[in-house]
Amino acid sequence: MENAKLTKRKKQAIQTKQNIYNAALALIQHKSFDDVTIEEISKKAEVSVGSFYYYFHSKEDIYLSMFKKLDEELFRDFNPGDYPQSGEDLLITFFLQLARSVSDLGLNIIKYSLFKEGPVPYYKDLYMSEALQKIIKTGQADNVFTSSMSEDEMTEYLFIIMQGVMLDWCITDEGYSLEEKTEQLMRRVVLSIKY
Amino acid sequence: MENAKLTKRKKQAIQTKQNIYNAALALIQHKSFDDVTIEEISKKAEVSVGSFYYYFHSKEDIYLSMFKKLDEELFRDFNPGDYPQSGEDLLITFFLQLARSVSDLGLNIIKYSLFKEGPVPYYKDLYMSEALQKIIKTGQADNVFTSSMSEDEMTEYLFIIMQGVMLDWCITDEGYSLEEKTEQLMRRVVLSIKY
Amino acid sequence: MENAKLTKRKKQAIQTKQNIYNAALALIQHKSFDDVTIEEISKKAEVSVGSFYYYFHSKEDIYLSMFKKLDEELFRDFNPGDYPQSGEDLLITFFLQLARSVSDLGLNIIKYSLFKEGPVPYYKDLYMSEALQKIIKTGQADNVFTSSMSEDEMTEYLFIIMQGVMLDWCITDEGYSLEEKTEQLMRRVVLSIKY
Amino acid sequence: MENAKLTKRKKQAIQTKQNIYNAALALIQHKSFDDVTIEEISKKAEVSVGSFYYYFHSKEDIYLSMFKKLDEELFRDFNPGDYPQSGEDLLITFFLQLARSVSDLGLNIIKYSLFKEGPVPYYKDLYMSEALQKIIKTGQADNVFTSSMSEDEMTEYLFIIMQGVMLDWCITDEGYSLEEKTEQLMRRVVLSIKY
DNA sequence: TATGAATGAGCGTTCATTCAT
DNA sequence: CATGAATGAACGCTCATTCAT
Repeated sequence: MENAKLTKRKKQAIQTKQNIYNAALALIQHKSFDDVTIEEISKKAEVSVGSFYYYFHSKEDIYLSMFKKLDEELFRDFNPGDYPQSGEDLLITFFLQLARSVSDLGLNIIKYSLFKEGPVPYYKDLYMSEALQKIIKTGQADNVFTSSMSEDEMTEYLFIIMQGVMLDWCITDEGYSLEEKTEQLMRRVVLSIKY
Repeated sequence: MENAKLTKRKKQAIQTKQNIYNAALALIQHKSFDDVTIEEISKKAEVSVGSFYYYFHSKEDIYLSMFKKLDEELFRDFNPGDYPQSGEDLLITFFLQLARSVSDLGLNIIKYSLFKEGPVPYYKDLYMSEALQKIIKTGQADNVFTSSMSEDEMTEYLFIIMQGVMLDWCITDEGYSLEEKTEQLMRRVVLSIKY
Repeated sequence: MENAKLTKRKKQAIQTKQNIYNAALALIQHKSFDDVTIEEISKKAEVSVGSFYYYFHSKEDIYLSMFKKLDEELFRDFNPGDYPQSGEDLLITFFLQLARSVSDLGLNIIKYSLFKEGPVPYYKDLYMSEALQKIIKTGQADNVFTSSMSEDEMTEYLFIIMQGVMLDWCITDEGYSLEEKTEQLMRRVVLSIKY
Repeated sequence: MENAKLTKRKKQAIQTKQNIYNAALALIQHKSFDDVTIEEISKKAEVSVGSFYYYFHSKEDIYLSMFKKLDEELFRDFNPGDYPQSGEDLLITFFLQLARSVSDLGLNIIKYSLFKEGPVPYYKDLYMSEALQKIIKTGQADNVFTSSMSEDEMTEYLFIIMQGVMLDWCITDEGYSLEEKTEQLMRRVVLSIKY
């Protein structure tokens, strides 16, 4: 019934916020987040600067939104059982999915997220982290992955490496397919955690 | 005899440049390179802003100095034969040395280096890259490392992962010993490239 | 009804821009445009530096505004038929009008305009140029001016000389009445283009 | 006997000053005087900045040197009797010579000279002014030029116009031959001062 | 909700000039 | 005569944020 209650005004507000969000997202494809100004975003979204600040507390705020949205949309409902594969293949699938969405989001938001001063949502607090842990847990239970590392350790281990891959992709300015490179490297890495 | 000819003035000049360099280095320990201003550096070095620019062409210039100095000092004359170990142990030694100097230099210069727009000395152009390649070559020749990857591929593979480690250390704001983590992770990674 | 709709805020904004403009104009009376700083202008206009840049894109921008305003206001709607005189007298009237407004604007803006590097609105692109050409055309048609020069040539010829007059006035630092000198010289110059 | 007395040192000093002068002259061909720095001049002359200031009191100083040198070399010893022509043709010759040397000197020094704040050597104080006056005097005596203007007035009149020509040539960035334009315009102007 | 005018601290860089050596 | 290290005030411009309307 809640939806029904949405007044026209309320709907408009949601749309406006979405417009701002989309404008920011679009702009960030082509330049670093630091180089995108509020004015620019507002202009592209066809709203005033004041409106921007009505919907987002600060520049930081919209960045956080982007980052978390990525995480939530992709991994909040991640459930290993939903996938046909398991073990190594599921792991690769997971990282490919991550690679794909990072590709879509563009490197700039990732760049920024990785190197912000101040409170950055660290991967350990993200849904994706939880998802990865589930895969590992299952893998270890099935004796596919070694048990010489704890779940936590292995999660961290893999994330650190995945970050290295994304970083390299960023530095080389998207010079190659992130997905391909991810698959190639991760296949190799898996060798080090096999049972 | 040339060194003997260094006049007092010339010596003073060298000292001044060094002072500026040191001041910059010290400041960068505590905040990001972007947040360090020329005025700040100059004040700490007890010289004028003009002097800063007399010795360094730009802000970019002093950053490049720092970065290249690290690379040159550590790895220009790197020769696997100089070390008692070989194969896996030498590899670990190499990365530990890198970790140690990165720790010394501070994370901020690394942060900045990893994410500069524009011409960044990418690891492939660095002495350290050359050094690593030598280790791998020798290791492959000795049948310690697998030959299912080329030298180049393996160098890239390892660097990407090492960057992941450094990045994690940066993000968590030096929350642990980079050296320990490096050893721990790299020992594991080696499993994936063993013969 | 649109004008009536000007809110108080909008009016205030227009006033602010005008204040900045006036402040710049006032300052430029006493020193060269290069020597007038944005801070100075802003202070005199009792606004912040940011406001200056809100209304004018750059220092160049406000200069262009001044220059074009002069040209537009005086000569956009210039029509020889509007004046009782013709031929020589109209020509003199034209140059006197130019001299008068240049006097008003002050020599510094003229100085600057004459010697800017980069895109300067050259007199050939100005309304005043068009106006002069009309006078000449009419004069030639009436056999008042010689036809041994084309319209274009004569326009250029006269403008070059007029520029010489303004330049002299600038160099001697407004040491005499520009209008008087203009009349005196131009009366003489006319002898060289008579029929 | 004085020349014989010139010690080697003295000679060297003169040479050094000349080198600096030449360096400045060369640099000014390609950019405005304001954009030429003392350091640049010194480097090109292969002397130290300190040496520059030993030979020239200031940046202003070397500019004045250039300007006066032009005037002195060309017109100090100007004597109408040395030329075969007279009247109108001599006048044209005079302006052509001026145009030629201005062309050689480059527009930048002219630009700067015309628009300096502060003490500029005004044409009335220059040898070239004297030279022109002689031409006019003779021309008037020979009833070639009108006597309805005084010598002084006519000198000023012609100089003002000539300045206009140079100015136009500067503004259009040397877009045409100064000499050709000078001849063309001055031939026309002469019509206005004929007897 | 929405606007957009207004803020102002802050930054990297330049360069003529000085002066101890 | 010659050097070149050192100075430091000055400038144009940016932009996240605020707040009266």
